[in-house]
Amino acid sequence: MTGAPERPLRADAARNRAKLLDAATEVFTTRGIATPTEEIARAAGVGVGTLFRHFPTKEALLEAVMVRRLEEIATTTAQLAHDAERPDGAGPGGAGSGGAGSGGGDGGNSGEAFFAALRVVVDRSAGKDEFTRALAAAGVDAHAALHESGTAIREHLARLLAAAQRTGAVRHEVGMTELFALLVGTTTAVERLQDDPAARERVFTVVFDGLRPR
Amino acid sequence: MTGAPERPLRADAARNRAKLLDAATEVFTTRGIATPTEEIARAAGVGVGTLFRHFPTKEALLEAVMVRRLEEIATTTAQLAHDAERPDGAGPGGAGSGGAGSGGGDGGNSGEAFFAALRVVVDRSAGKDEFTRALAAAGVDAHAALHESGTAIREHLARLLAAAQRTGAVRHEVGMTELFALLVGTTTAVERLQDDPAARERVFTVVFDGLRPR
Amino acid sequence: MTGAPERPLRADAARNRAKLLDAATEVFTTRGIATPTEEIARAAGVGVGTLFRHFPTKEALLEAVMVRRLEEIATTTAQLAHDAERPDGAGPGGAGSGGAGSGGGDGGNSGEAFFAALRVVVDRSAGKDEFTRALAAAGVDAHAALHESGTAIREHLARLLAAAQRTGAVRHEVGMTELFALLVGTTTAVERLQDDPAARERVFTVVFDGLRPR
Amino acid sequence: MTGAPERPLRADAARNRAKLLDAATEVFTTRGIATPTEEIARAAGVGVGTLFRHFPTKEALLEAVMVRRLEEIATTTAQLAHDAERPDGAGPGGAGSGGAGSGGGDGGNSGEAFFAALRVVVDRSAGKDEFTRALAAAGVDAHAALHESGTAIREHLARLLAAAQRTGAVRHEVGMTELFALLVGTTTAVERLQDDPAARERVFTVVFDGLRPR
DNA sequence: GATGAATGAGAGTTCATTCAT
DNA sequence: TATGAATGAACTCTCATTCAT
Repeated sequence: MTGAPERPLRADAARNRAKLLDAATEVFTTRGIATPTEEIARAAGVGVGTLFRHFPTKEALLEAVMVRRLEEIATTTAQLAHDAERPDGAGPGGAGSGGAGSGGGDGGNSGEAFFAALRVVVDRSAGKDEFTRALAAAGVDAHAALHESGTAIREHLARLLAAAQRTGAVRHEVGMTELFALLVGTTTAVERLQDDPAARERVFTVVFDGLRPR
Repeated sequence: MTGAPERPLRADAARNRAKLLDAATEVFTTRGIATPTEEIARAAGVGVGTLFRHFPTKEALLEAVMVRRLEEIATTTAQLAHDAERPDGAGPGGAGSGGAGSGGGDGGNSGEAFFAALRVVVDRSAGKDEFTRALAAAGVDAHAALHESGTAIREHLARLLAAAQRTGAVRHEVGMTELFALLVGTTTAVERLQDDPAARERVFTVVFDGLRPR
Repeated sequence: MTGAPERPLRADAARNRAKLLDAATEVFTTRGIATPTEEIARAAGVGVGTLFRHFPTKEALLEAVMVRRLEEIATTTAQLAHDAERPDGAGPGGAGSGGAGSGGGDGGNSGEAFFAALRVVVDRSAGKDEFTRALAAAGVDAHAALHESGTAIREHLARLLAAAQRTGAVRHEVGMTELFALLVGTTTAVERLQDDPAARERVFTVVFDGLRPR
Repeated sequence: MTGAPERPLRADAARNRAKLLDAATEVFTTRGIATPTEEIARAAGVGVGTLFRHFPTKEALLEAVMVRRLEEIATTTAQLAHDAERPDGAGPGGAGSGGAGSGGGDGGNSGEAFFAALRVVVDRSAGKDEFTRALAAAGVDAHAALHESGTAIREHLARLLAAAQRTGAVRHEVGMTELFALLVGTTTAVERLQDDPAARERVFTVVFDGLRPR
C-alpha cells in the first residue's frame, strides 16, 4: 500500500524506529513541536544520528507520528463504518471508549455507531491539533502518506454520516466539511477537560444533541 | 484592565507602539508565531531596536497582542452582559454579526445576547489558539494582564449564561467550564472554514442548538 | 555595474566586511576552503552572525573573495592591454612585477606587455586555483559577478595576445583556450616555487619561450 | 615499494580491496574528495564496514589511491628511463600516447623518451592535484609509501632529463625542481582541456618547445 | 569477514537580544 | 530616541568511524 520498496528492517533498527516514534509522540505532545531533535533522541535513548537515519528531517518525523495516529484512527473508523452498515445490531465492540447511550428504536445501530465514531476520533486525537497545524504550515498536507489515512477516515465518516442520516439519527443538513471541523473543534475543547470528566461529557452532549434533528 | 505602561508615551512613541501591535497581530496570525522579530519590525516600518524598546522580549509582544484582543472582546461582552440584564429588549447592538435567530417569547433578549456574545468571542479569536498555546508553553498563563482580561470575559459570559438560563434559552446543566471549552473548540472548528461561510454557519447552528434545551 | 541597489554601508559594517574578506582570503588560502566559518569569523575578529549577515552562505563568501581577486587582476590587465595598443613605447608602469627583459626592435612594446600581463596574472593568482576548483564544483561558474570579471580578463588578454601576434612576438597558432589553461597551469607550477626564485624564473623562461615563434 | 599489507589477503578480501581502490579512484576524481565514504562503499558494492576494515581512515584510502597511481607512473617512467640509457634506438614502446616529434639526428631516442615520459606523467595524473593538496594539508607528505613512489619517479625523470640534455634535446639550464613544477602545472592546464584535444596538444607544444634549446 | 545501523562531534545557519552609531 | 549591525547560543543535519548482528 505504500509503494516504497521497504525491505524489512533489521531487528535493532525496527526497535529504534518504534522507540523514536513513541518518544516523538510523547515529546511533541507534551513539550511542543519546537522541542529540539536532540531531546527526542535522548528520550528515545538513541543518538541524533539514529534519529536522522530513520527520519531524514524533523518534519518527516512529525509526519510519521501523525501518520501513525491517523492510521490508528482509521482502523477504528473502518470497523465502525463496517458495523453501521450491517443491518443486524451486532458489533464486536472493542471500539475503545464506552458506547454513548444507545437510544432505541429502529436504526439505532447506525446512530450509535456514528456517535461512537466521533468519540473515538476525538479521544485518539489528543494533541493532534498541534501536529496538523505544523504540518499544514509546512505544506505537508499533500504528502502521500498523510493524505492516504486522512482520506480513509473521511470516507469512513462519510459512510457513517450517511447511514445515520438515513435512519434519522442525524440532521440532514450536516455535511462532511462541517463535521470534520466540528471534530477538530471538539477535540480541542475536550483536550482542556482531561481532569473534569463531567464537563467533558457535557461537551459531548451539547455537540451530539446539536447534530440530532430537532 | 489597562496593561499600558505608566508614564504617558510621547506621541511618536505611542504611534510606534500601535504600529507594532498591529503588525504583530497581522504577522503572527498569518505567518505564525515563529516569524522572526525582524519581520514584524519591518512590517511595522520600524527597526528591531524600536521593537525591543517597546516590548522587552518577543514573548512580551505576543502577550501584548493577546491582551489587546482580549480587551476588545471584553469590551463587547461587557456591553452584551449589560444589555442582557436590562429587562427591556433594547440594545445598541455593536455585536457585529447578526444574531442566530433566538428563541421566541419573553426573555428573547438574553438568549440573543448570549449567542451573540459567543459569536463575537469566536469571531475575534481567530488565531488566538496558537497564541494561547505558545503563551501557556512559556508559562505566561499567570501573567497579570492576560488573566485580568480573561477573567473579565469569563465573568461577563457567566452573567450572560445565567441570564439565558433564567429565561430558558439555554440548558440548565451547562456550566462555565464546558462553555469555555466549547468556545475554544468552536473557534478552532470555524477557523478552518474561513472560505466556506455556509459550512461555518452550520457549525454555529449545531453548537447553538446543542446548547438549547431539548 | 552591479545592478544591486547597494546603499553605502555604515562605517562599521564596511570595516567588518573588509576584515572578513581579508581574513577569508588568508584563511582559505592557507588552510583550505574546508576551514570552518567560525575560524574565519574569529580571524576577522567578529562573531559568526556578522559573517553571515554580510555573506549569506559560506559559498557566497568564497565567491566574494574570488571576485575581489579577479577584479584586481582585471584592473592590471586592462591597463596593460591599453598600453599595448598605444604605438608609442610609453607606459606608466606600475604593473607590479619587474618587467620581463624588453627585447628591442619594432613592436617590442606589445610582446613586452603581453608577457608582463602573464606574469601579473600568475603572480596575483596565488592560491586562486583552489578557489576556482571549489567554485566550479559548486556551479558558481555562472554567477554573474564572477563571470563579469572573468570575461573582462579574458578580453584584455585576447587583445594583448592579438597585438603580440601582430608584431610577431608570439606564435600564431596559440589561441585563448590554451593560453588560459597555460596561465592556470603556470600559476600552479609557480605556486610551489615560492622560495626558489631562480627555479621560478626558469619556469617562466620555459613557458614564455614556448610561446614565442621558433 | 609495495605498500600492500604483510599477510597475503584471502581471495575475496583482495577482490574487495581492488574494488574499493577502483571505486575510490573513480569517485574521488569525478565527485571530489569530499564525497562521503558511504558513496565509495556503495560504488564498490560493499558495506562501509568493509571499507574501514581495509583502510583504517578515509585518508588512508586516499593515500592508497595516490600510491597506486604513482606506482603505475613509476613503472612507465622506469621503462622509459631504461630505454633512454640504451644507446641503440630500440624501445618496446608502451609509453602510451604518440611521442611529440623529437628532434633529428643522433640521440633522438633520449629526447623522445623524455618527452614521452612527461606526457605519461601528465596523462596519468588527472585529478592528482586535488589529492596531493588534500594529502599535503593532512601532513601526509611524509608518509613512507607516497614518498617512495614519488622518489622513484623523480629519479627516473632525473635520468631521463640528464640523457636528454646530454644529447642536446633539452636546455641545459632546466633542473629537476622546475621540471617537477612544470609537470604539475601542465597537468592542471591540461585537465581543463579534456574535451578540446587540439588545444590540449598546443599546450604540450608550447611547454615542450620551451624546454628545447633555442 | 562482511554488513549496515548507531554514534556523536562538528558543520553551516538562524534569530532573540544588545549596543554602537 | 530610533536604527540596524553585531552577537553567540542553539538548532538541524552530516559523516567518519565503531560495533552489534
